[in-house]
Amino acid sequence: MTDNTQRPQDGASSARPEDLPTQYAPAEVEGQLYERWVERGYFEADEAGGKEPYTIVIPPPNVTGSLHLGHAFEHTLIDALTRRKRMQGYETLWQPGMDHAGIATQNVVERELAKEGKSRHDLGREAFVDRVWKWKAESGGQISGQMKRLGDGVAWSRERFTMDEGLSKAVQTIFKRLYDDELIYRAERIINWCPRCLTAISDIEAEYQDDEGELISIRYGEGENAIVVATTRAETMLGDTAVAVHPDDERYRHLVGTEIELPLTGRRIPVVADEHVDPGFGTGAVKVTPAHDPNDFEIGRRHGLPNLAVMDEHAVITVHGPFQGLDRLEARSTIVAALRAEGRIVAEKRPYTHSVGHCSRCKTTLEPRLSMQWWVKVGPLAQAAGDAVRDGRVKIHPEDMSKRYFDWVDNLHDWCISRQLWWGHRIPVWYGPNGEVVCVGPDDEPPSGEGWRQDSDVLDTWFSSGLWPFSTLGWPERTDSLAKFYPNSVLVTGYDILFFWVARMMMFGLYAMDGTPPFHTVALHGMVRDQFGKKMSKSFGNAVNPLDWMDTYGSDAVRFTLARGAHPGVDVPIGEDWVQASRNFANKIWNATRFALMNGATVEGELPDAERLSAADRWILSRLNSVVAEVDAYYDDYQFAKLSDTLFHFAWDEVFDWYVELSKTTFAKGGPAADASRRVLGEVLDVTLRLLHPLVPFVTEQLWTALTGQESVVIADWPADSAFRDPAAEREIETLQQVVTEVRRFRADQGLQPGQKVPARLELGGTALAAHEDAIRQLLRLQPEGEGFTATATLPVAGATVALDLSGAIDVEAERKRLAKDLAAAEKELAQTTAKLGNEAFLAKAPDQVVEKIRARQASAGSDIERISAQLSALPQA
RNA sequence: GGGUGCAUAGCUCAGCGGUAGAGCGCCGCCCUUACAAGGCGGAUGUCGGCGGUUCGAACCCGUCUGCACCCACCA
Repeated sequence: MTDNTQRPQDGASSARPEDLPTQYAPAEVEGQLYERWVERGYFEADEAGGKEPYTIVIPPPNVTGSLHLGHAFEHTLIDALTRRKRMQGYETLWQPGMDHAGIATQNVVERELAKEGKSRHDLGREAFVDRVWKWKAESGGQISGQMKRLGDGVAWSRERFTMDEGLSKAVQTIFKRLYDDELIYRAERIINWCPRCLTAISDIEAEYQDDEGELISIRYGEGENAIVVATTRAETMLGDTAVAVHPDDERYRHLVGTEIELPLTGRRIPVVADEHVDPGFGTGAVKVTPAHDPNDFEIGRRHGLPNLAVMDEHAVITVHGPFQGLDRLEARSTIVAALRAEGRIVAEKRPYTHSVGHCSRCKTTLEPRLSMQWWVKVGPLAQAAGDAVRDGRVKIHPEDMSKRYFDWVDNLHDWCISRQLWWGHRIPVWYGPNGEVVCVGPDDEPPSGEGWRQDSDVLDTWFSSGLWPFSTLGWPERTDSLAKFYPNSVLVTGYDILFFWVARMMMFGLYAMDGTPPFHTVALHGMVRDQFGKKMSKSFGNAVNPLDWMDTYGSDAVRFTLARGAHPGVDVPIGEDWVQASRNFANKIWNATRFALMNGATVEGELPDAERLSAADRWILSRLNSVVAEVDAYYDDYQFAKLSDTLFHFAWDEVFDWYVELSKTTFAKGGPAADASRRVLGEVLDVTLRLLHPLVPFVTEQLWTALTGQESVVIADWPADSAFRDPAAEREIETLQQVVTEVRRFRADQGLQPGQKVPARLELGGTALAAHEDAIRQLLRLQPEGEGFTATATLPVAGATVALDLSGAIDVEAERKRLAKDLAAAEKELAQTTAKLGNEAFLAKAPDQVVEKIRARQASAGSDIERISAQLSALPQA
């Protein structure tokens, strides 16, 4: 090892390898390593640099609290991608930041206030917003801390917040531009109103679920003119301004155009004919409440009906009379009772399940409400957003998710962007004393003079996050960062916000950046679930704070577990057992490297030429190169689960197990072969640690710096596939593995203890195994033959023969059982392959390769049967 | 009402046309001088049901059943 003054101050490098603890203790070193990375500026991105850019923006976490396992999952994937690209020599930017999360954060802070017995109105707008900023400072700090613990390699100096000055400017700029382009307008429509949050919300913030309701039939009008209507929301009848029937419905044709009496109100309302009515449903007659139902609103518009609002923002009845002041549920039962008293209920109410909208933030039943709001006209924007994916400029991964995307952008209603909240970007519009409306951009002065006031609403939180890929880079200024890092390379996010966020970024990105989409690829991941596949939620009690697991098992273990479950677009169940398994893997890496260091593995000097290497050396190098190629391919396809699994098995099974075990024999013998092998072991570990680094950055950093004496694996080169392959060596070692495994099985069946030495004679002549006798003896604990050797068991495997002297202690029955089982398997194999090869259709149609494979299997089954039969008959009689 | 996805070992899931796999769990033997957070060996599945295509199906097609999720303005 070379001297290295920058070496981390941890156990891995300050002690001699043999003094290292035998267990990896992540908690002691992860924090220090992270600090060092940040101090050295590894994660910062230089817009002036000449390297090719690679950009990913963080899906900005809401400042509502702390990160959950889902964030840890997403961050693991993004961090792995960016770390690899950084090692590949890209100018890498992982853009950090957070989202003010309008309604969500306001609700959280309001709940805090409620604990003090206060409402936001007690504080007033300004003081309340101050209070939210305070909350943001705390919560944001917590989130940053969690990200550091996770090892997120973000460019901290560039951290942004959706409400900071620059981003607010971006919001105002695009608002003004859209307004001037007539893509933003103000209109009175039926919106989803949350009577608890007291704000409008957009269509996708409404969560529909089946609620049990009661369908009640009410008779409107009298005698000949009576019409029975059915409703689940009797309270809205106070606002009815018509009854609608289908134009072709014979039953009601005579009534169309007449007026009938609306019970309880003394009002008379017209009967109108409208195509929307389904004559087959219920009585075929619908009460029409334009001010409280989106369909009725449309009917009303078609027939010029008045919009009569009967509930206020709290969903409390406002019309004068006995029901005034009742909230909607009280009103419902009271009104039904009143109707019954008048004999208006014609059929008993019956249970009825129907889909009802709920507020996605507080679950309150939404009240459709007529209201003046700001809207984005999405038609042209959505068209462009759809086209960018359709024509391949943006790829959605996995691809079948793009279908969902199209379904949405192609059937989009206008987007209600105003919210009656206090926390958020205030709408940059002023109203004058004479009804003037002025939209003001960031560079304009707001109108002055008497009677001007700013719109009191704020914007939907997704309005600002839709600008994230470019607002974080300085837009609307034409900054160098924007030029360098836009468009982003990939967007990594959950499929659950494909509509909320991805589609909005697409629309705004294309619009603001002159038709350049915000990113080349959208890589969608699934949701983290518990070990039984259940959704994690705080109320259900199965939510996990990633910090807890990181404290216990280390960040690497949590990260590796998450990466290992990351099949594209698929939910990932995760339990503590999984994390333990990953922790064990980290520990294995630790100890394997410790072994290597103790045995003088080195990265110094050139790798010896292939001719000077043993078969084992050539085998592992050959495998290593294959794995580099595999891992690269998986990375490029966002197959994190597969690349993690590939690395897990390669590292553990092939390097740490077989290769390390084989190298023990070589090291014991010493000489040039041992020197060569030390260099190869160093090489293999060096490359393996670099391959693993993006997934498990901490343990690899410690070990790699100790092994190589270099500054940091963070800035090391990503391994190149050197194209060296040695199929012959691979076959040779596979054969060795076969022999060793077979004899081990025999030993185990014979009840021999693993450490027990057994005299043996090996006949390896003529096979490629001849050179491996020492290794085989070592791996199988076989002694030299010695005096009086008697072969009591002879095992022919893969062309070689291993004869063991069990001093007559052989368990004949166990051996007979074992062989009988093998024989049965071989016979079955022979029967199957023979049948197949006797099938002419198969021979005619199957590819040659397949036929060859079957022939080979048949042949080996045949020789196995011969061999096993011989062994069986050679067994002593019981 | 539409749409999508999933049903494979005890659990959670890979595999997606040519001998059924992983992790965890389970059984047995071992503290073998890197690692017991380890080593070695082992057991376990009519790949949801029924049809079809194919020389060959866990894999393709149809259908049924059961579960998820998304979308939708039927009172």
